[in-house]
Amino acid sequence: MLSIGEFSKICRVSTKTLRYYDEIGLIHPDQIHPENGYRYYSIAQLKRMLLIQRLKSYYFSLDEIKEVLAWEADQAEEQLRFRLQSKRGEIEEKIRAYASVLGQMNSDIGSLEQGLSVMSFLDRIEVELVETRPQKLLFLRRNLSSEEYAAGYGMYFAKLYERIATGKLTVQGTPMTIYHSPDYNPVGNDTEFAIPIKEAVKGTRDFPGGLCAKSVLTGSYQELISVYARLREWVEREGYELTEAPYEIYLTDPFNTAEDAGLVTEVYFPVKKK
Amino acid sequence: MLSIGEFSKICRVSTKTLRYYDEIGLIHPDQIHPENGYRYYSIAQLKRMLLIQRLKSYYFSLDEIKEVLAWEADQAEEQLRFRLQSKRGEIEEKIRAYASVLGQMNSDIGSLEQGLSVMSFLDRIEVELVETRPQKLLFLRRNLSSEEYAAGYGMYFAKLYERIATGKLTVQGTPMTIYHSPDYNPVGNDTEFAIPIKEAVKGTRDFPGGLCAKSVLTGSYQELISVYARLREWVEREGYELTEAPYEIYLTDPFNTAEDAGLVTEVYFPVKKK
DNA sequence: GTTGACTTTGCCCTTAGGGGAAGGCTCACA
DNA sequence: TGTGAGCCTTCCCCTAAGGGCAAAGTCAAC
Repeated sequence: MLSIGEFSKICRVSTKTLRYYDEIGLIHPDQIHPENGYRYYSIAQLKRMLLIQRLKSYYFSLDEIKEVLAWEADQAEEQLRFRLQSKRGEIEEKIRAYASVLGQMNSDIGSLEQGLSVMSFLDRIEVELVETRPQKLLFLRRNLSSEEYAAGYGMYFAKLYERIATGKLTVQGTPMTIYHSPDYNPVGNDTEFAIPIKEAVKGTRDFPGGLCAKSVLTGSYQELISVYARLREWVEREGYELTEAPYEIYLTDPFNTAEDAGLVTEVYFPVKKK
Repeated sequence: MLSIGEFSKICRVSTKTLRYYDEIGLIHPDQIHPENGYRYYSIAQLKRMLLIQRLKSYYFSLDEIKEVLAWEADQAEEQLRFRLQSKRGEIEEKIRAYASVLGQMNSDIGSLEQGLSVMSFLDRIEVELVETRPQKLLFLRRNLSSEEYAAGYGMYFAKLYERIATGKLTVQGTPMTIYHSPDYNPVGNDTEFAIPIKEAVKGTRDFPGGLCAKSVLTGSYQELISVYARLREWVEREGYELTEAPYEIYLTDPFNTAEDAGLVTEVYFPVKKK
């Protein structure tokens, strides 16, 4: 039997960690002295501890590790393989996220090297007042959380284009997204994906034209939030108010535009004078 | 002036977050109503808030962001560029770490697919008792924390090889590392980097031979901790005790071995019968 | 018997806020 | 003039994975 200190040195973890793992039920000492409460570990527990550390190095949370250890022996291997594969996917996703951030940082560093402030693009967002025409939209309306958005975007437009293809409809514009939730809500937003078409068929609706404050964003969607902020500010300062849901029109196809820098997006705020 | 709710919707953050940022001094409302304590933000504060969010998306901590904002205007751009570059390095490092974990996970998934348990390598670590010969070592001894270790390894062996080259010394073995700290200590370990040579010159010492428990590890250093655990266990179970500092001998050069799988490392525990 | 090393529990601390309660404020509507 | 809805305030507790420290009990060696 090993005291907590001895066991901790063999495993190369702190005694604090061992006590914590005991507390949360991840690994209980083999024996606890009934009088003084001293924890004693057996050398056989080393294996479990090493597995815990390995899973931890794979970025499993202690809760997840607990689950993994709970199967133990039964159908453990198959389950563990499944979990490892799923965790591998998570890590690949994290790498993608980091890589994307790197790209944005590089772009900002490039700006700074040219003597431009990082937020200088804010001052370059221009707002103009335009009159839009009524259209017919083939649409899909869903409640989406911000995480679902990236995946949903592709999926719903794919569905719409499929419907256009099967129904032999005539496209009359680039895809757009209409944000019906009046305020941004991280839990879920009432979002409409739409494509302007010529025919009035089932699944289409009339989209009214009218006065809009409009900004054009060229480049990464990262700046979208700034564009919205700028438009809101403009609308208020110029004495207008929002009459309908704001919407975006994607002039370039984000899935066929390799460089973020090539993206062009228009943002419209339907407004009227107060 | 905007109420906290209005400002939060423009920035797309929660009011909770705005109150928290006020509390930690990241962004104070422009005005606070003296009677009811209501916070009012000006539209000019939007820019600061958007910069905060951008830096947050670059994985700056709020403390770091606070520092960045503290310069503001003065030599802000140069400093910000420096910080961005340094943060970029951190993120690249994280990506490297994730990629390395991916490699190890893939290897484990491969084991599982062949029907081997993830920890099965533990049972395959063999321990043998050997008699080693005395040697002369050219050495460098330092106190290293676990983070410094990876970098220090290359640096100190490079220094040793340089000294061998300039002194025209005769190498008589592969590099080794001797761990003088009796217990693993995350803060710092007394570590000796050494290369066996023929000549007795300044900077060398005698390294005694003797009875050792020895294991050979082929593959990633990730398993090293398990090998140490296994050796400790073996030593205790067989009735031996450690007489000197354990050491490792690197039969392959980790910097010239592309695949982790090709690494061969011997681990020695100098022992005597109790 | 003493000393130093080891162990126990308990409490507070970390990040970046989230959730909810209790109470105060304003605004639109009946 | 009352009232209910929505917004605002502060206050307190919660997160994950332990770290740091303190008071008190225990063990092993000298």
